[in-house]
Amino acid sequence: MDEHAGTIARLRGRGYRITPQREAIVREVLRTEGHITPQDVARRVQRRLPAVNASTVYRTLSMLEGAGVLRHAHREQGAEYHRAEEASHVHLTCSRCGTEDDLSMEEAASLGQLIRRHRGFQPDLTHFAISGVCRECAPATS
Amino acid sequence: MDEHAGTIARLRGRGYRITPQREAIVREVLRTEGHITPQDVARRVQRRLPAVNASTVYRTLSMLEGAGVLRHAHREQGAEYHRAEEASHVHLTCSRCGTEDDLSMEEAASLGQLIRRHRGFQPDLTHFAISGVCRECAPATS
DNA sequence: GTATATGCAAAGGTTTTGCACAGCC
DNA sequence: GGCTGTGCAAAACCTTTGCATATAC
Repeated sequence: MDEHAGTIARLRGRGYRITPQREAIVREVLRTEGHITPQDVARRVQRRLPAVNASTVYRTLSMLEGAGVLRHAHREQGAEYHRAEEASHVHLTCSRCGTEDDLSMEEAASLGQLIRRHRGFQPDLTHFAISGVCRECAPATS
Repeated sequence: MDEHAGTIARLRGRGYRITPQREAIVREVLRTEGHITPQDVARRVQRRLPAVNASTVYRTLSMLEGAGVLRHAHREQGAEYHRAEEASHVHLTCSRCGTEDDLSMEEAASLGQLIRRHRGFQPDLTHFAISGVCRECAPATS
């Protein structure tokens, strides 16, 4: 009974059919720390199940997002998926060197409150990355 | 002497050649309040200059960003361009109804400081939109 | 006149879709 | 067995690129 079996059982219980492809995709994404592109999911899954088609990957990721298992976020390169429970940090991306850093939700909490005060808008700061320049790339260290 | 002539003169002064296509594209984007997709630029410009090719639009938008006239931002749909001076507010997009609201840079200033404290990361809060749920779509009004 | 910009066409990459077949329950 | 999921192939998009031609300066 591994750590992902629960998620799979839950999906089956909700009426989703668990095929070898789906199981492989679910495990691959759940195993991933942070985010992963649909293409990377396809590449990795195909290492074990070579026949898995890209369209199956897209359809499955979409299904998993609908089921609440995954979520997607937007970064400079495009969309990426991550575990739903991991929607717990804000992505910071340096526009110069590409380095990525995170902001914990604790640190981001007051940030969210600030926005929430603006006409009751409830932000999901995890959905879009925040672009900027990291300390190393900053023009003046002043 | 209209309001965009200055920008065009400045471009010419910097060695950029001002073709009818470029002028039409510049005017179209500068006239736009908020953001506009490359495709919309193409569609609108083609109303007056039907022969303008999409590749010219992409190349010109890219040139204009390099020249500091425009900037691009990322929203749910994809990339969009806006006037550089208008990079002065944060985009808030409701993930349910799609309504867009803005946060002035004054309101966002303390938000930026908060992030800046995190390892010296200097955020550009205008580059990515911030997703969330607006007051009207909020589940509970509590 | 010359360097630069454009149009065209083609390629590139990602994502979606229709349809017949396979396979989970 | 029936309905759902998959593979395949094609299409749909959006964006980029190479190259010959046109044109701004």
